[in-house]
Amino acid sequence: MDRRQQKTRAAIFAAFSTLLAEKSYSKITVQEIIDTANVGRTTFYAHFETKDDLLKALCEELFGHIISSTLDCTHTHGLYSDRNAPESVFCHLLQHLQEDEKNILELLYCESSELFLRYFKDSLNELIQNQFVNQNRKNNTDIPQDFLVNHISGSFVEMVLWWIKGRMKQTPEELDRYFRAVIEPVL
Amino acid sequence: MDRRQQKTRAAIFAAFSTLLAEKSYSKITVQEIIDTANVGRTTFYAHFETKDDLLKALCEELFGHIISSTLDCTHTHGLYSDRNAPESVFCHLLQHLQEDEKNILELLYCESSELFLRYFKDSLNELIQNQFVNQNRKNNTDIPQDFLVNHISGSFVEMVLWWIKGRMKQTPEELDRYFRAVIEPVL
DNA sequence: AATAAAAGAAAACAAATTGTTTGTTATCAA
DNA sequence: TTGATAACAAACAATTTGTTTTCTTTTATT
Repeated sequence: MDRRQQKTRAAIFAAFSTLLAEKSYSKITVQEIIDTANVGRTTFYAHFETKDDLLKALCEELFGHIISSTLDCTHTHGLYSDRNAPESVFCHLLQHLQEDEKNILELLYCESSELFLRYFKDSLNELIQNQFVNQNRKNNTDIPQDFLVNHISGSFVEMVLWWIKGRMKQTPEELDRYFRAVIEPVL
Repeated sequence: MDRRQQKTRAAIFAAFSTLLAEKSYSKITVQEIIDTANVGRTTFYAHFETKDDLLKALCEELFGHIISSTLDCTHTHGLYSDRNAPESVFCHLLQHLQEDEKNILELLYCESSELFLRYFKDSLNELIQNQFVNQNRKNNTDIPQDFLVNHISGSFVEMVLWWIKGRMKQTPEELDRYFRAVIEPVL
């Protein structure tokens, strides 16, 4: 990609992030993004069709590598390979979040965090779905599989939301223990 | 309240609901609401300060009575009074939703359903919180109580979302059974 | 039935936002 | 070096927002 394009893209992402830390998504205007990023009006629209489009792109940029890195992790271990194994997929995800390579946390700690977590949940759903298929687990209960998949990814996302809103006082390992406690009985 | 006010309020709510069935919340303009409701511009702003304000009012109108009626229910039984009792609080809530006295379902089956369910979750959180306090339950695990409360209300809302998106194929009783299966081990 | 108070309507308003177009300049990659 | 590409500024029509002003209609009360 053209070096100029990279710069503008980065500038717009940065401006958008800055604004999201200040105010909610719905109150941010394209105009403000343009001003903050200090790019021409035409330039913005050459990169993104709408504000929603920008949000989507940012989410992909942010969650893409976390998810794919986690996917590698699930190839070696399962969702919860071993009842005592410290490296569960969920712990992995939480650690990634806490390391915060791409300043995700600032974004997640904002009024519009739910917006981001919806994207996150979609990716998560696929990931967990695959796990179920691969492990080819038989249901001891007669609860539908997609209910369980939704329950797990949903609970995880709600937990992250709770974690963030509570100013992330717990370590990823602690959280993972809580999550195991409420999810393992189901599996 | 003045009969005229009631009528306008109802007209605006109806218009808003109609529009929500067509398009997402963020794309609905105050102008459209005014046109659809067939009320004067001044009138709208006399009732609601902003579109967000309207949304909030609608949510209170919709969920208010469901929650309070459920509150009565929790006074007699607990969250899950008896392991075999059919009338759990959750089943109660789901039945209320399905009966759909106030056409909530049309609203929940729209692009912006998550918006409504956020309001719902807040009410739910209080309700469950109170249950915990009243029952004065001792934790056999060392999982924090507010984690559990969030887990339960979060899971419930995610389940309802899943239910609605899947076109509500399950009965409230079925759903309640699923929910018990994944939640009771935690309690 | 008369009346004062309250609510609604219509029109106009400035200010801001959106998405597009046009012509020009700067930067990149080969 | 040069052709292609991206960025820019300025202007644009259309739309939206929230407010103000004036006038009409509907209530509730006497």
